[in-house]
Amino acid sequence: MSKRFYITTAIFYVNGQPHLGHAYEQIIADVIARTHRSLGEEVFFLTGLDEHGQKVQQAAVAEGKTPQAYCDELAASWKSFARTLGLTNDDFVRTTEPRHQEVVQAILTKLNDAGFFYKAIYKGFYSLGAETFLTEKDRLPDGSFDASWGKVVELEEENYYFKLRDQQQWLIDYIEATPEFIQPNSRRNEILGFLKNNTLEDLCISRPASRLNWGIPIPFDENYVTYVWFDALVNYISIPAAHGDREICNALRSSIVNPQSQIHLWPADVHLIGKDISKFHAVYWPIMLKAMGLALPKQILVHGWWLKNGEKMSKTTGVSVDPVAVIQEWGLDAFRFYVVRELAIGPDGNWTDAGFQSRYQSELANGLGNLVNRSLSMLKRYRAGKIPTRSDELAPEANQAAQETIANLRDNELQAALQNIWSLVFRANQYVDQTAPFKIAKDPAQAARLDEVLYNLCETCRVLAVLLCPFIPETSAKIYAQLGLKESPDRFSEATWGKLQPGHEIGEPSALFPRKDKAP
RNA sequence: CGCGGGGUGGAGCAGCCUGGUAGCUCGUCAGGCUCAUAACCUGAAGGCCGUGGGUUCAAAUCCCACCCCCGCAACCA
Repeated sequence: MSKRFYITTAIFYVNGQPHLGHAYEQIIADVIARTHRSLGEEVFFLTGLDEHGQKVQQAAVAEGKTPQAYCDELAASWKSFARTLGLTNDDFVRTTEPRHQEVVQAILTKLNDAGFFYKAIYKGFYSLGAETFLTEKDRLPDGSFDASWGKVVELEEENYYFKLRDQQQWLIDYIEATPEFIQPNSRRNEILGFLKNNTLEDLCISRPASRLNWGIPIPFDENYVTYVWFDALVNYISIPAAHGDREICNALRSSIVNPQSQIHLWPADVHLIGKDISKFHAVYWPIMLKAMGLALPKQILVHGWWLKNGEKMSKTTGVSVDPVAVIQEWGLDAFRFYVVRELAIGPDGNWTDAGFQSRYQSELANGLGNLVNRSLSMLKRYRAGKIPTRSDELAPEANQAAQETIANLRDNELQAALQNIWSLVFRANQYVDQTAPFKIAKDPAQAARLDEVLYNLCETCRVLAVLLCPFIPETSAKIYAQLGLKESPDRFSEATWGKLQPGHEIGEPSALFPRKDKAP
């Protein structure tokens, strides 16, 4: 069984409704997943939910529900959200599922047997709200703690710890030797700086069940449950294990092997995450994997955050963008297009309604939509919708755009890939102007020339549909339908020039992205 | 001495890793076209790429210093 391209998003903490940030991460992952399918690879795209931890427990209690019932309700809403975004995820993990829990416990057992854990007493100030111990740095000059921490109590607690002391140097060496491991470079530098200038403290991997029981029980000590981050990170391998990934099942020497399946996923090709959780993924997760005897993921790809009108989005201040509302008003593809086109993977971005509308109007409606519409309309009008003899006048430029687009996609340069595609849109619009088919059409003597021009335009539209498929699949399908093609545009091998057959009859042109009157 | 991000024509951004005529979308001005969603195309104006040094034949891009803006309680990608 050949290795599949395996991409994950972070699993989202289930104590709220999905927002722009989640949509952004999932759409980027979906574009990358679709890209690799278009490249002809087998793909496995995983997203899901992190459902354990104190905040979930507290939120459930506050609503008078059991934690499980609380999670079940929200999980339904998150799964629905994934469908709204048009995600092509192959599975959806929930950390409360037995298939996940048994892998977490298998890992804990293995690492404990191998001596990676020790038990120790920790005494300190604990914030109930933040679910974290506070340090001296968090202390105000008068010895108290900021009110924002909520109630702070002094706690003495015995817990299990993961020894990290001896793990620091190999990780530094690995990150330095493997530039693509953490991307973009600014994040890689940040992690390296952190590792070089700090001594890692051992990671506490348990919580006393007496204080928090909404978690996965520690298999070798019934008085404890697993710390949520240890639990959550494991999702990246628990789901492959559930699907029968041999490397993982063998490493864990457990009974979780699924003999029916031999899917080969690990190591992950891309863990896509937000910048706030890079330390967990770039420091703790590699150390956990090495301890288990598993390969490290090939890349941790870190994206930035969206602001709205320059302000940080926040539940409390109400600054937010509702993806579902935008999709309802403008369409799914317009939304997918904007978040990928506007922002490179890495920096923070700024959402403005005006910017969104501007890109919709200029790039989608006036650029792409109008090109397809005018091209097919002319074929319909001048040639009764029949594709003429093949002509290769725009072939070099179309092929070049395709090559550049695919090269950028392979490097996860999604924004640059869209720019490559739009350079072809522009070229085709320019070609209409230069060749003026609407003038030639009036002169019967130039019928052959008109045939050439129309073929080049229609074939360019077809190539564009193929290249756009990972980004805006609904639109790609519409273009193919308007071209009267039964095939699917979801293979880059179809981006080769000259696939439109002479004599083929196209369907009905219609506006892909209707213009919207600007609000007064 | 905190950490991180950023400062590129009027607005929003890309380029910086792998130095070599400064690019994209919008906006402005002039012209062309009429197939098309009043869409499209051409040309022009507008930048000493935050400041000052340095390296180099050559720096937005590499190095040093400085200035300014933003984030660093929680929710949270």
